Amino acid sequence: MARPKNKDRRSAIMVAATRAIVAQGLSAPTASIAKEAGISNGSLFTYFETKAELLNQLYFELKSEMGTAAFEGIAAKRSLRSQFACLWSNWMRWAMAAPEKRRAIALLHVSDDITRETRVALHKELSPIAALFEHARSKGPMKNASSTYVGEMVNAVAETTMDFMLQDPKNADTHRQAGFEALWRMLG
Amino acid sequence: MARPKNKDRRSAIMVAATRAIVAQGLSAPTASIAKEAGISNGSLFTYFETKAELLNQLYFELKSEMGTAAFEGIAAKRSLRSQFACLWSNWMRWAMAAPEKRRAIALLHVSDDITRETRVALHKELSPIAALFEHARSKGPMKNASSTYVGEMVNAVAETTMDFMLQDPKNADTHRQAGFEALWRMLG
Amino acid sequence: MARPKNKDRRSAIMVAATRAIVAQGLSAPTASIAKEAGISNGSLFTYFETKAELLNQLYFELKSEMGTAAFEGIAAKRSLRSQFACLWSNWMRWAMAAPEKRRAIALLHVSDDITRETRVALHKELSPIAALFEHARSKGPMKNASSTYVGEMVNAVAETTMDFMLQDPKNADTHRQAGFEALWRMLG
Amino acid sequence: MARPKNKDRRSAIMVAATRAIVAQGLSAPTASIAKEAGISNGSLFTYFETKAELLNQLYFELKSEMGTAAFEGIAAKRSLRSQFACLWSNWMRWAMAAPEKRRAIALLHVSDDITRETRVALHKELSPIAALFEHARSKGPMKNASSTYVGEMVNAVAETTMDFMLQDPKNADTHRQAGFEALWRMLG
DNA sequence: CATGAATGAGCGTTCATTCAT
DNA sequence: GATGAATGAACGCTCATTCAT
Repeated sequence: MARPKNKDRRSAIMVAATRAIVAQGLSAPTASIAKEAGISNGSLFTYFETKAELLNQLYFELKSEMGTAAFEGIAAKRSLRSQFACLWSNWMRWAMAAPEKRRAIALLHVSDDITRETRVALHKELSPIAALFEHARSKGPMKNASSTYVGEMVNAVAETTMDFMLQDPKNADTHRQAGFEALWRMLG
Repeated sequence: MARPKNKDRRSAIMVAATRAIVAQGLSAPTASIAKEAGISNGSLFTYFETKAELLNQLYFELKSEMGTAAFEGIAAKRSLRSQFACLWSNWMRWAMAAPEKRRAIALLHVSDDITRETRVALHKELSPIAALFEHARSKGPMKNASSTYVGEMVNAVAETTMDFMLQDPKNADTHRQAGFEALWRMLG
Repeated sequence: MARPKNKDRRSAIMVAATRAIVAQGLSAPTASIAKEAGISNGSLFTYFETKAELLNQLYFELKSEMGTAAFEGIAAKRSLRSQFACLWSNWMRWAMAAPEKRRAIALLHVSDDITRETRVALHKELSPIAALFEHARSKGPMKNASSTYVGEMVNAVAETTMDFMLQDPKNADTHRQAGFEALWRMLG
Repeated sequence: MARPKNKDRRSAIMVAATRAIVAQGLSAPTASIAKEAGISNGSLFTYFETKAELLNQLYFELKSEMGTAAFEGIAAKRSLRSQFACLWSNWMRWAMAAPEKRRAIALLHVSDDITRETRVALHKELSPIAALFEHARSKGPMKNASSTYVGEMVNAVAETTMDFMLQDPKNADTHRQAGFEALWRMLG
């Protein structure tokens, strides 16, 4: 029923999984995740039926969190550009503040274990952001492109920018701005 | 030298590995790669010392091939824009013609088994393309960004476009053009 | 602690390993040891991290046991000769009673997997016996030889004697006595 | 028919096997022996049908050689003691001069691959030495022991002494003499 | 519900031996 | 005969998952 008794323990597993995946890759053993979470290996399976289930839920939560963080305060902005600027700034700030989560998302993104259902559910969850992209698209030079294409394009530019900010934190600001300007030029 | 190490067999392994990785992920067993290649499991190791070695060589070859294909005929073009247009068109054509290779590259790109050496060697191998990006960067609005950042940005846009072209082949042309225009706006 | 690591099971593995090694040599597969012990192949590794670890612990335990058995009741003896006679008699009795253990010790003795640490630890464990040899040495014609040399000499004579007793049990007594007399002449 | 065309090559394999076994243990791969011998891995099997066959022949040759070396010049000696002294001195000299062969013999001695046939054949080959032991036995305190027992006892004492001489070459002479005296006391 | 030992399929790799050249 | 690539059984070990306590 996916309704575990102990919420803290569940989220301890999530945190542990993030750390373990970043440190050891997606093949991090469940036993090592459990150890990191301070529980026994068997207990992990009372919270998540399978490892794949854990990965899917982790991906969903991390990406939702990232989306929520990115969307903060957008509503108050007037112009599309300032909305995007706000989104971009939130997004990059989150990535810099939570580099492990960011890296885990990147790894999970390409995992075979992440189901189509999870991806679809995430899409729904992040629809306010998609709506923003959609708005931009419909008014700009990409008006004939599909909306998910625009979304993935924004995402790709963002991911690339994050990687560079994290790799080279001294010039993080430069990268952030360059990324935003590039994106804006692209969208139009 | 009786029964010399067979170039066909080596490349049969490469093809088989590509197929197996696309079908089963990076964790595709070496035995399954061997079977797909029509050789015994042990034979694989006369061609590649370890699985990691195979993956590295495969990544190098696939990406080199992609780069070479993309670069075809660029030299004849005059303007920067027509060089990029040519590159883009070659690149997308290759991706559509070899979707498995394309997918394998994407998977290998994030593998822990791919060493820094391989990535560096590839960078060298693909330096003509990097030079093209560098040229574009230095003349446009991204002149203050790092050259690898521009390169990764181009790559990200290309990857995203390929994914959409492959997912939705009917509108492949639309996506290709939209991608190119977006890229060109970005670079500028 | 549910289902605590089971001492019986551990010793079942030891017994099984002894049997398997005697039957198949040191290259006896861990799977075959596990089967003999009535557990699954994977379970073996909850008791011993590696096969080498198992072999080391087995060697240590078998040889300690042999030493303890050999040393039994020595303290009560007065003369050096009667101490040696007691040691010898215990030793040979143990070998006849546990021929598999004896054979396993002989095989393990020459294994590359047995570490220096194990050999040193055994030396410590068996130091009372070494002290006895040392005592004999210092008073006899071998007073100028090294103490470990004398120890190994005694060991060699004992091993040889055991082999003959086991090969030819009918004349075991004759061999035992001949061995002791030979040893005593040697030590002097 | 065990009559290989090329005697040099055969003995090159023997030498290589000795070296490889000393360096890597009895599990030294046949490929590594072949490489050491400067031939291809497949060629090894035109000289020896199986690895076990190679090991048996190697054991036979090494031990025969050792025996022959040890027996040199014995006939000229009069007294039993001087015969033994000569044997001992030859034996130890050979061991010091050919420590690898010595070590290989020790390893092969305990190998499961060495057949009873080989051991019997060696016994025959070394019968002159056995006769010497037999002579000593029949006149001394071990007159009631079996003749092979005496032989093995001598062997054990010799092996132990060699090990110490090789381990501690500075005191090799001391060990050699101590060993001989101990042996002589034992025999008689 | 927590624990951690038990399970056993599965993996990458090795290596004695065979065989095409 | 020599070569070295090909073979495939075998091995030690891992790990997601189960289950007795």
